[in-house]
Amino acid sequence: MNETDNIEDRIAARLKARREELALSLADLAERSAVSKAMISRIERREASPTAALLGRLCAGLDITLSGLMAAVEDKSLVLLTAAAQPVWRDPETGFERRAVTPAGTGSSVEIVQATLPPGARISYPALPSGAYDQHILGVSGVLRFSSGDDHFSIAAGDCLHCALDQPHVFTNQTGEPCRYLVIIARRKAR
DNA sequence: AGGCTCGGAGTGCTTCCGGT
DNA sequence: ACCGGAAGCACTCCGAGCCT
Repeated sequence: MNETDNIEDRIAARLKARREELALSLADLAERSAVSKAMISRIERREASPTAALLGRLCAGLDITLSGLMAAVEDKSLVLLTAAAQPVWRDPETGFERRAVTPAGTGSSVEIVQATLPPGARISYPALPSGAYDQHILGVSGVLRFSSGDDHFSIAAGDCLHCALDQPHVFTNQTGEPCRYLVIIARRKAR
């Protein structure tokens, strides 16, 4: 069985389930995410492979993080998630690789993702609902360029940046070497 | 109860655009 | 030139409401 196909099947199923959970029609989600309803329909039926940017917009429209989406498609029976079992998703457009490190189904509000950004690649994400999430970015290897609003940072191995997700943000690798980093996303508790 | 109309939801087809 | 992602338009399907 093809592992990539499998995860994409589950992403498609999870996107549809989340949309139905919110009682949104294709047109509703299209308006919220700025993705056409025809495209959303195709993604849900696995007729199209969404890019990271597109998935980010869909997640924003569904009020979830990309991490939340990925965690939801993991096998909930696993507590110890071995490296071999961790779902890996690759953006067909940029080659950006995303490994969901944290096991699903633990009830934890923290999600950890190991990301690898190829040389020259750029990934942008829209803002998420204000105050719902915050994020730490820990450099592992290479140098990551992170921009949020008017703020720009270079994150090298061992550097750790904290930021909220209530502004559009961009990850860029401006170097000639792959850049690896960890993203730790915490869901803030409702008051 | 059965038939008709209308509107919303989802899908198919076509076109455009950017990258290779 | 070719390919794949994305959007727009038009079509079909289906359920609700209305009329006879």
